[in-house]
This record gives sequence, C-alpha cells and structure tokens, in this order.
Amino acid sequence: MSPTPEQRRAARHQLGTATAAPATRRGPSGGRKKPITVEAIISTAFGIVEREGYDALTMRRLATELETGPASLYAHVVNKDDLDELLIGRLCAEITLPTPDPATWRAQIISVCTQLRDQYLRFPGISRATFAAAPSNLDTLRVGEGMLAILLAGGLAPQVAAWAIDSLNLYVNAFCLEVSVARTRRSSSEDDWVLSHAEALERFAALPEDFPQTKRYAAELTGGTVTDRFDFTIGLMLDGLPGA
Amino acid sequence: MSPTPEQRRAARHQLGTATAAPATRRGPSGGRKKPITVEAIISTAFGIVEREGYDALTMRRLATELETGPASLYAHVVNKDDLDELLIGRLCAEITLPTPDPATWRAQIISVCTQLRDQYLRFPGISRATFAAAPSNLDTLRVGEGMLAILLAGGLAPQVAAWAIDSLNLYVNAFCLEVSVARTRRSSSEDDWVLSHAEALERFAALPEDFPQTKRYAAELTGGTVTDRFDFTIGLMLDGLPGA
DNA sequence: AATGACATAGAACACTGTTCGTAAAGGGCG
DNA sequence: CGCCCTTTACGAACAGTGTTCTATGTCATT
Repeated sequence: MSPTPEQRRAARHQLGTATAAPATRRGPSGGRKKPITVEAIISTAFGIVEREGYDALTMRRLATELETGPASLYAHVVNKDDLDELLIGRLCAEITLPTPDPATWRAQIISVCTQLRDQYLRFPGISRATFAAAPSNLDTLRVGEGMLAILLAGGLAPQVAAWAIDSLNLYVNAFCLEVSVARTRRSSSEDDWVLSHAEALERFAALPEDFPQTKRYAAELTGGTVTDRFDFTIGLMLDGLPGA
Repeated sequence: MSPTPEQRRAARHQLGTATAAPATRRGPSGGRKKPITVEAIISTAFGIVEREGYDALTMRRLATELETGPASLYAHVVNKDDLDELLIGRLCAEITLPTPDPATWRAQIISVCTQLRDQYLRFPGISRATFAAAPSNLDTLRVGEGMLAILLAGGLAPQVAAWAIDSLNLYVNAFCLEVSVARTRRSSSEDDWVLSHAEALERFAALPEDFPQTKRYAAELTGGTVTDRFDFTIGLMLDGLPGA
C-alpha cells in the first residue's frame, strides 16, 4: 500500500520505519500537468508565502494554485499543522551546518542563526508555524544537532550548550515573527509606509511628561536597523557564554 | 457625544485628547444585570483565557458569556485586534515598576521580567496577542519606560539599554508563547500527559546514528524546569551587559 | 407627549480548516 | 481482451471564525 499522510508524518518523527512504494497512479483528472505530489504542494506553498506572506497560505488558496479543490490536499497532507511542519522542515533542511571548529565556534553558531533568520524573513510570517511545530521533526532536530556539536566543540558544558541552543532558537524565531508582523502592519495600515522610523520617533517625542526616559532617548529606542538589533542580541547571549 | 471605540483606541495611543462623557444609556435589554461596558468585556475575556486558554477567546464565546450576540461587542471594541490590545494593556498595567536603584538594577530588571512572565503564563496563549499588538500602547510604553529607567540607572549606555529592553521583552514573550503552546499540545494530544519528560528523553535516545550529540546529551536537552530555562536565558543576556 | 440619539442584537456575508461521498483512471487478474 | 478493485481526485457540505448591515427597543431631552 502507498503511505498514507499519517504514516509519512510518523516517519518524519522517527516513530515508524520507512515505507517505500512509489505509486504513480493517476486520478480522474487524467494526464494533468502535474500529478499533485507532496513536493508540488510544498513548493507552491512556499511560493505563496514568499509572495503574499504566511497569512495568505490557506488550504483553499493553495488548492486553487494547484488547480484543484481543498479536499484533494488531504490525500497528501494530514492537516494544516502537518503542512506547516513540512514547510519548516524544508526550511531547516536548507541550513548548511559547518563542521565544528573549536577556534571559530562563535562565528559558526552566528552563521547558523543568521541563516535561520534569512530563511525565516524570506518567507514572511512563517515563523508562526515554527512556534506551533513540535520539536521532534527530523529536519529540525538536524539543525539542533549541528548547533549542539558547535557549542560542545567550543568547550561549553553540555547543560549550558543545550539551554543556549534553546534560547537562541527561541529568540531567532521571535525576532523574525516580530519583524514580519511589523512589516505587514506597516504595509497594510496606511498608504504611506515610508515614514515608519520618523513617525515612531515623533510619537515618542510627543509623549506626556510621565515618560521622561522614553522621550529623551526616543532616537535610541527607534534607532538601528533590523540586523543591528539581531546582531546585538545574539552577541549579548554569546558573550555571556563561557567559551574557549 | 460618547466616545466611539475608535476614539478610545486613539486615546490609548496618545493620538487624540481625552474625551469624558460617561453616557449611561440603556438599550433594548432594559434593566439587565450588567450594562455591558468595556470593563465587563475585558474582565470576562480574561476569565475565558484564564480558564480555557487564548484559543477559546472568540467574539462569539465572549458574547455568549455576556449573554448577548457578537455584534453587541463592536459598539465598545473596534475589532478583535483592539480587544487583544486592551488585554495586553491591562496585563501590563498590573506590573509594578520599582524605583530605579543603581545598586540592584539587575535584580530589578529581573523582577520586571519575572512579573511579565507570570502574568503571561497565568493566561495561556495570550502572548500571541502581544506579538500582534502595536508597541505604541500607553500601558505597554509604561513598562518600557520603567525598564529603561532601571537600565539607565544601572549605568548602561542609552543605545545598549534600548536594545536590551527590546531583546528582553521579545524573549519573555516568545518564552511564554512556547510554554503555552507546549502545554496545550500536551494536554490535548494524548490522554496521558504525565510522561512528557520521560517520553521526550526516550525519543531522543532512540534517534538514528547521525544524531550522536543529541543522543548522548538527551538528558541535558530535555532537562531543567521551565523556570530554570527562563532564569538561564535572562541571566545570559544580563551577564553580557556591561553594567555598574 | 413627541423626538431623536444610541446601545443592543438578529441575521447574514465572506472567510477558515476539515470531512463525506462519489466519480474517474489505472493496474492486476481471469 | 475485459472485468474488478484499489487508488486518486474533487464537488459539496459542515462547523467554526471575524465582521457588518439593519432594525428594534429604550432612554434623555425638547
């Protein structure tokens, strides 16, 4: 028998054994352009998210893009959460993990975090799916394994390394989610999206008297690029780690 | 005229001036038990979230709890996002901000973060609303002002303090969101929710051979209480700060 | 007393994820 | 070759969601 979506999902979580069987049967649509595989679903889903953001990724929208109805997707995907998990798995699979080097472990872990950030920001809002996804996915675990290897090579205690990985992953996800939300809000609220920084500074400066520090340091609070803040926090976390 | 929900919301974002006018008119329900004010909406919303989680907070559920229809809520609240903003505003209003003390600035900022964490975890899943809420809310800004004052009293450079506040807030929100998601998943997936730690450890130990570090340090990866991880990361960030 | 303002809802719209039942296509078998 | 039966595909529908239109009943005011 060909693998049901449930079996596929279990295999991704190292629960069941691998099931082969290619199964290239065709349906009532005859010789269509594309036989609607899981791969096709994932790639078109990424296309939608990249173009219109994660909020636009609905089962109906995805089905329309594949020229079919929503019910057809459920033959290849358990549900929306399963699709989300497939997406973040694919995303994590794109991360290149360096071979651990004790001399440059900080630069190596920064590289992994930066790759994750770039991938997340490339597909706006997809980090929301990361929060909902269970951490037992094999592709996700692969990134964790790579990060753990880097930190251990850096001489960190196992417990410190484990918790640091958790913190870094959590921060990267949250950072990308916030950036994505801010961008969609900026582009949808008012027509003029350019005055984001200037307007924020002006508002902070126009606050009442019981916000003295916020008023005085409005420039610092609203200043800095996206990457500035990211680099600052990652550096903050890594500087606190007692590495070799 | 009585303030429309839009005017209320603008006032919360320091845009318009304050508008008084209590306006105790009654509707077709006559002398009902409660005249359905914004305050009543907020408090019952908090009750729903505290009991059943943020996912259960729908406009219909909230209206049913208030013994009315969904449309009645829109006379007091702009939309669901506005309600979310009211909730996190109220949440932030509960935070007690210490008067800055240069000697104990680390303990003070930890206290604020811990208060935020406890408030968020008390209402499971509400941190999702925090990500969506604009940072220009007055109640939110009050907490930011307090944190900024503490860090400045600690001798930090304004730019460092500003970015550190951002990082800390972001991490606290993400941490609480992840904890809430994990808890709801654990309680809804299978009947036996007790074996969370043991099962996670067993799965990590049963991984294939290409996960050597994850297998070896499964105990460290799955170990530690919720507060352990929280304290670790907050400490990590604060230790990186060059304070007095 | 009549009037107009206003909080209150009932019904409906456009969505969402998901499932049921059915129709079409292909391979394995007699 | 022709039949059956598994597998895939998909239209229709269900239970939800946020939101809006419209009408209704009640109050304070003229």
